[in-house]
Amino acid sequence: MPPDELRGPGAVAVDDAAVEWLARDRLGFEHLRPGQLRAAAAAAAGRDVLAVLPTGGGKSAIYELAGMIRDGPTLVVSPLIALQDDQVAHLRRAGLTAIVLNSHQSPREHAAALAESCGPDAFVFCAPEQLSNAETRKVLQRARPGLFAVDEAHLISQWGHDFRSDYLRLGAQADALDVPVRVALTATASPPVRQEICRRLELRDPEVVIGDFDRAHISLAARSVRTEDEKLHELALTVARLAGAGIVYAATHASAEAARATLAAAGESVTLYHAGLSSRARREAMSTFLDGSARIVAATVAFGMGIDKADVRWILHVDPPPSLDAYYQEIGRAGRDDEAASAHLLYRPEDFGAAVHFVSRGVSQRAVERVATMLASADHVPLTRATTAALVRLADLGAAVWDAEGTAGWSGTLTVKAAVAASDAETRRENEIERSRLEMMRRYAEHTGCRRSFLLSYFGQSQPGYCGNCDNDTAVGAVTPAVEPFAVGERVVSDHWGEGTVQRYDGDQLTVLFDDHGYRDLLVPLVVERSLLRPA
DNA sequence: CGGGTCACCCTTAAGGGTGACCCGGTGCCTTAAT
Repeated sequence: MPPDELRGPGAVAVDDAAVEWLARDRLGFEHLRPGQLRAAAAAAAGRDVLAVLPTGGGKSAIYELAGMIRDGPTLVVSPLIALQDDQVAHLRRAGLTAIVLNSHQSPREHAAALAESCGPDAFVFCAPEQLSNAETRKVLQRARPGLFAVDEAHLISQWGHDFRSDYLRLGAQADALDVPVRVALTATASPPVRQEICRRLELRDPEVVIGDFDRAHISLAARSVRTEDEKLHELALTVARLAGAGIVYAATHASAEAARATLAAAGESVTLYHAGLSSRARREAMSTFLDGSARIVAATVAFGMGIDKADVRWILHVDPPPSLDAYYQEIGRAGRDDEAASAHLLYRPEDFGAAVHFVSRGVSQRAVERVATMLASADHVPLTRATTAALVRLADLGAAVWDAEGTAGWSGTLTVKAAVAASDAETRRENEIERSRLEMMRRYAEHTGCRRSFLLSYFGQSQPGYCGNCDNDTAVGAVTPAVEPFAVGERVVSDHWGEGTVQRYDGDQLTVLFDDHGYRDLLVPLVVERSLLRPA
């Protein structure tokens, strides 16, 4: 069936076979996975979609297929300019119109690209910041886009709050552009992150597609050391035993450099990558790792997204990331070729204390107060880096409202003082939740049972309890608790913590994710004896 | 939260101890100066 017959605003029913035909004939995908097909068909039929697909590539197939079928241009929000170039190349190879909008273009190039983006079949890639430009938004709105896709959508939660706050405004931007269908795509999102994506993008009754999180061919191990010296010693010993290409992840520039120096002294070919290096040094580090002339790269989180190397054999962390979401994402860069790979974590107990710095979320209270005062006295508040996060916070609290122009006004439902107090409470709530996420990372590190089952249950996937491919499973089997008073996934209420969802059992411990307080561990015997929880 | 740095303290006057202070990760974009 030719694609043209699929078109039209009334295309509510979209035939799976037609989507598969497009995938094979136009894009060269021999087989679509069931999740990809379901997500693409739903978006093509006009439904919002959240797709969390950890394994295999092909998330791009979802917006590519839906975009081809839907009327009007497709807008794809993509975090890094370096990624956009690859995404465009894929579509152009398929003979489709794909363009980018970014600051690397001269004003003339930008204007030309913007004009071209109005074509009904165009795929337009840009970072969220581009949409904050009113002129750009106006042109795109006139082009009547048919699909708004957000790639790497977990960044809404990961970056929006304190780093690139334009990520928090994507829902409002999609409103302003009047795009009928929204698609959020990511490889990694635990249940609370999924919720935040849906809320921030204002997805309406989305089709939610969750893939299989298990990557059974990646072995898991963690080891505690007492000092930094011991850690570096252990690093050299471990790496000497590991074959093939690997990434050493560190939390800071200094820690990455120390890892590089240790491995170099041990005779390894190792390069260094972090955002403190010149762009030339970064390019060289990247290419020596990709072409294999350096076996190892020691890096911070700057090294990651869009790394196209299928045969990374191992990932070794010398510092714990601030959450299991981040950890899972980073170890997922190993074994893309589905051959055996391994993930190793080296940590000192006090590393988790230092990591608190990376999780405290910061909408500055001072900025909130300043912006609230300006709004309340009807002053114009420019949308800058400093004000955006504060405006989003005030809008979240109901103290401010966005208008159609994408600017904010004072709602009058709260006083400035009340809004500032509410914002302060919200910051404390967020920080409590972030700390509990870090606490789950620590629990993973110190876990004595099956690490895979711990990791999988964190992502809401039922666990076998024993994987046989993690360090702990070689010694002991999992102990099933005699009593499980609530099912995993069940909603419960506690007088102390409010409502939450049961996450997992581990021996006689029960982990609940409370909506307002994050992850909490409870002892099953106490829960039973004192009726600490009841069904919600 | 924890580490590194630095001023300042003591004193078998050269070097070690102490406490205050600061810093730590991701990348868009714009604009000004070469």
